[in-house]
Amino acid sequence: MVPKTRLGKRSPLGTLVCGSSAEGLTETGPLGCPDSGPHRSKLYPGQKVSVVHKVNNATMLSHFMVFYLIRFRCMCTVEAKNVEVWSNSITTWTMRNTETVDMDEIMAAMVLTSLSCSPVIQHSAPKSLTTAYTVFIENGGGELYDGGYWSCDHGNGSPAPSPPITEMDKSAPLVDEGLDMELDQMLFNEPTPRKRKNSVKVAYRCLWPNCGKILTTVVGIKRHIRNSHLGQSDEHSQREEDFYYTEVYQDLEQTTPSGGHRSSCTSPSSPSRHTTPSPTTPEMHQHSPLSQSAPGSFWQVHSEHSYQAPPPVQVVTPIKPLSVPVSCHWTPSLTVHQSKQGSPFRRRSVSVGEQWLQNNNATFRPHPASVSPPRNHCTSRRIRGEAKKCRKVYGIEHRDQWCTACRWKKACQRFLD
DNA sequence: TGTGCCGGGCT
DNA sequence: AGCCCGGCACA
Repeated sequence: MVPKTRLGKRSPLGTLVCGSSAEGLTETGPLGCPDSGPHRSKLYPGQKVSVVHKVNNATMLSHFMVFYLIRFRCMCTVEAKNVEVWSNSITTWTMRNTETVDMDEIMAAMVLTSLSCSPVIQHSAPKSLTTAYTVFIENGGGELYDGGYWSCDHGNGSPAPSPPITEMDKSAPLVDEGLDMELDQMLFNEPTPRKRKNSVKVAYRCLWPNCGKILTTVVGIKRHIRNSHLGQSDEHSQREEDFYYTEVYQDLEQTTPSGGHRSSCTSPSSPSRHTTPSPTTPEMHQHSPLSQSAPGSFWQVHSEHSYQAPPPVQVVTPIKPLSVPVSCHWTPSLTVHQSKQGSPFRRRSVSVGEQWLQNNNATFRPHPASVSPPRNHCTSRRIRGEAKKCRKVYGIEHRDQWCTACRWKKACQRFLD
């Protein structure tokens, strides 16, 4: 099933700067001014937020904006009220929702911001292009907050230099707490600058479910996506292909398989949202967190093909959304799985623990068919463990989130004792 | 009594 | 093989 919402695959890296003013047109440097901290406000539901974007590709922006707004489930009505061309290369978008301002929207704006740092955008943009996004937070009084300004500078054609994360963390409390974590994940898990010179071969992998086609050119992969998956209809926007492929880098020195296997970590909606910055893994060098959330890249390892035999660890591409902290802690706690009956975004995905389980199953867990599990007494039932099983964890009403074994009334494979 | 899961039946 | 469920054992 193709999720109705496609997750962006681009790098959610944003650079926090300040210095914008109400007019929102002041160009600022990427590193921000000293008073950026104090001005970073806490966002409250109900606040109005405007996003001003300066880039020379309005189409792309609108696309991303809409996409991300959808992605983050902005339930409110959002409309681009203002599109103005200020100069030969500056387009200003002002997005302002009409009613309920959701934190998600702000988040969307921030992610949108991060997109400006996307390598692809960089590729497609002139090197001289300067891109900046401004998030204005409108206070109750209607005044525009002149702080909280995220921008990226493409002037040098390299990924925007972000201020040290630690610095940002120290500077001031970032928005909402929950949002904070998400932002940390989305915005700051950006891998270190990619290694893509000489020793790195770049290719483009189609993220369409069950496709995975890899082509060596952007044009090629886009053509493939459009022809093979999207079709020619106008139903899909011009740049929709962007969301269906990701770059893969093959280190010619180490020759790692593209779309590399990602270790037993993370699911898009894993609840184990440890704020601990995830270590930079080789895979992360290859895929930005957002790219991990592309269509075919749900960290949806179908662990339940067989309720006993561990399935092949099939990780299409690294991801969730909303990117998820790469945490390898096995926490048999309730995973906020995205269930089908929930919002369209909710999908059943494999929890961290489950993946851990799978991996471990693959390595040292004896197959029931070949090696009988140790039993205290022959032919007796297995001793009931203390661990909560799916039934208890998810409840009967969420039976669809149970592991297959539990659903079949077999020994739980997700929460082993 | 609720839960875990074996054993077996059905498709 | 996948799926479902009766029914037993256990906490």
